[in-house]
Amino acid sequence: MRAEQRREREVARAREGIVEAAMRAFARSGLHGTTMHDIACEAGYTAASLYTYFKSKQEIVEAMSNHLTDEYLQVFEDPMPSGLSFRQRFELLLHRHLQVADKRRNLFPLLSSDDPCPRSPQDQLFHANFERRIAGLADWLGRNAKPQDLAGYDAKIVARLVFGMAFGLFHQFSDQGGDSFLSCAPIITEFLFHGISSKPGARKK
Amino acid sequence: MRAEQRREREVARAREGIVEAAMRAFARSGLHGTTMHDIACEAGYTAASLYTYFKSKQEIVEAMSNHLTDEYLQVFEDPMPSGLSFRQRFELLLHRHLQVADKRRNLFPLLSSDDPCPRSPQDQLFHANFERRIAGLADWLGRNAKPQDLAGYDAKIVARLVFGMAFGLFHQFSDQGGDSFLSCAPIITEFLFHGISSKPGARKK
Amino acid sequence: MRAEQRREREVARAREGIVEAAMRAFARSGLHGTTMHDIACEAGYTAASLYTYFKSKQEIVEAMSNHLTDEYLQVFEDPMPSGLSFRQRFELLLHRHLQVADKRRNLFPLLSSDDPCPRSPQDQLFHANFERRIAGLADWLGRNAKPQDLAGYDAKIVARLVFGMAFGLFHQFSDQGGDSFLSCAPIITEFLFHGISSKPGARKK
Amino acid sequence: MRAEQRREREVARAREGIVEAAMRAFARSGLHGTTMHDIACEAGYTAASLYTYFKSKQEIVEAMSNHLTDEYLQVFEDPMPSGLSFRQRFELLLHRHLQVADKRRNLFPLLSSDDPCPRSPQDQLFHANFERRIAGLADWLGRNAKPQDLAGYDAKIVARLVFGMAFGLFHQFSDQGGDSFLSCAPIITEFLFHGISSKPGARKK
DNA sequence: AATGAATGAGTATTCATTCAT
DNA sequence: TATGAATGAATACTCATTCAT
Repeated sequence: MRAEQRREREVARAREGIVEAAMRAFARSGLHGTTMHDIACEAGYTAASLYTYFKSKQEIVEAMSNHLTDEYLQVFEDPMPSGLSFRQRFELLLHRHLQVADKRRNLFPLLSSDDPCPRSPQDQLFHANFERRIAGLADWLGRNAKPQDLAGYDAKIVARLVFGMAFGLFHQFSDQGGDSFLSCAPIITEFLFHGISSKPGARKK
Repeated sequence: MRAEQRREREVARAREGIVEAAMRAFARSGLHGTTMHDIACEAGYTAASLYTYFKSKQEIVEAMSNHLTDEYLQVFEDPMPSGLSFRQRFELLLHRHLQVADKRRNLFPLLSSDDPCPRSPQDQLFHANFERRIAGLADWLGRNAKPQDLAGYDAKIVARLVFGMAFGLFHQFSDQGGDSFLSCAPIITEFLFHGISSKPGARKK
Repeated sequence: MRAEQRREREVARAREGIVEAAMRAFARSGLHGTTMHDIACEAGYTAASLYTYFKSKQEIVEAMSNHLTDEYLQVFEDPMPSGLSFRQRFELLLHRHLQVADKRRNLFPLLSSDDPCPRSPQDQLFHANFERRIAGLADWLGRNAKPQDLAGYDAKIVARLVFGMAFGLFHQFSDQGGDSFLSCAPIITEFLFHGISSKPGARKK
Repeated sequence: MRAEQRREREVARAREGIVEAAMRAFARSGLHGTTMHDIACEAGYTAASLYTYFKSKQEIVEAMSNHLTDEYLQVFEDPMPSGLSFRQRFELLLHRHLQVADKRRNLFPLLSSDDPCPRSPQDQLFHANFERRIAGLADWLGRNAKPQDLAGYDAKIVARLVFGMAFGLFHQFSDQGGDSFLSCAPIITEFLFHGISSKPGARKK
């Protein structure tokens, strides 16, 4: 019984290790360019051993994709200081999200959707996870913004716009090294609240 | 010489036909899921014949990617009625861009980058074309907006934000049929100008 | 000593159970189509455990093959009523053999030789067991038939012919359900004694 | 048009060559033991090239199986001298069949059914071809034997018995070299007509 | 004795690309 | 120019077997 629990823990740990290794490998060579052998090497197994923990390569990809989304959604659970204005809360949330994105920045290209073959299970998976994020953010907005804060916009629309703005800005960072995504937070925040009608003094770079 | 010119025309026509066929095939099965044989069938050739016009599959992808960007950039050349305000000009431009995007909507998933293997020529190509679009839009903004119109924002930043917002909204449309992208134009425009601080009456759905 | 004997009994029992399970699995999926895992599941063990009782998959196949032949040979030991004619004794023997075959009819396809790779140990094993049966039957004929009963035929030849006739007839039964092999007994017997020269009245279906 | 016909001829020739090569390889290592690479080597191609002519390994096996049965059935079409008795005609037919079998004797183990996994397409194929042979022989018997010749036996039953007897006798020949199958013809013939009731003088070894 | 985990060796099949015709 | 044929290289997945616990 204890043994069984320990076993389960170890299996979970192994799966996690493999997913982490897979993320490193995928970041290096893309989804297609990474073979089971590559993942196995990175994780310290042989290719055959991976099949002890995952039924297929596709299942590893799914685990990774879901894991990343879970990481993103987790941020909504993290407590925030009280007494903050909506704008302050939003900027803090965004900051935290960008930190998470920063940690996984090598995977950024994959996020948008890798080898999107419309209607393929792969593509549906990525799309579904994208939507989970949108829904998560829209939810948060619904809980944190007073109706007038969103000027009557549908929270989902706002979520898509925020998500898109981040996506647009990310592209400016070369995939390797360089500045952190964190610098995007104030820009997006300011833009979200005022667009290009911000008053002088709130100017960005 | 005449013969040579005719030859060139024919070659160009054949290349174009192949690229169009490739786009249909890619939209159906993704970049990896589409074989040279698939493209050839769609184009009315045999796989071997494609090599008369393109050195490799990669070259077809490149031609497609550049073609799509050229289509996008062409919009900046189209004349606009005179006497329009900046906002009106922007909305018209956006509308035209969304029309182009609509025509290629099946390829939308590919645009963001298909099987992005960082540092692969493939990925660099897509990134480069993304940046060409950003540069094109930033340029247009520089030429059409008075400095105070952008509230001091760098035109490139604004371009990225606009591009990103469109990307964020596109995801809401299922890949198949459904609403046109055109409905995004007023939302993005209003948001660009005022963010969520739009005055009542300018409310969106 | 008692403990040792008990151990031996248990081991023998386990081996037998595994072989029986293997026969069920083999009948379902063929020799190659059945994995050690399949056998283990059927027997209530894990694959690794089978190696406690058998050195290899091949050894299980051998045990099965020998077991089936032993079953066949055992029939020769079963007592027969006295006072029977040679023909009567033969038909009774055949009947009993067909009963055994009936019990294992699902394995019939395997008997002829599964995946016969000439010179492979596998094939040699099946060939050897086939010959053991032939020898057993020839032996019996030698002991039960007066020389003139076989019209001068070599008992081994007759054994092969009888065995072959049964094989030829078995094929008519679909592997699943259906008639029993027992109906073959009179046909083979009559044919053995008279070929197609049987006198009217001894006609078969 | 001519070119197309020539092409077809060449394709047919290539397919035939591959099937012949496959038969040699299968005879050597069995169906499972033979890889596409083995067949390709034997046929003078690379493994990938085989897929120009056959969709899969299974298709090669099918082509082989059908080819062998066709060879067998062809014998029924070969003309026979006139004026022969039924028995003489039968023995001649049998002799010819054994000649064919002799040519393919290395494949004999495969004929009975290789890796018979009940209900697998493979097994169904072999079973179907077995039945095609039975039907062919039964047909011939129906056309060549007067009703009383078969003593009222169903021609199909007789066909199965004859087929089986041959099968039983074949086993006595070691797979390699040695005596020809032809020596079986008189034994089977005599046995078919009289069983073990043949009169002295017609004795076989 | 029983097993979960690990693995080496093995294999059919795919596909972009080349080349003789 | 167009293509049928040929191929090298690549890859996910399977399975019998071993071994530490």
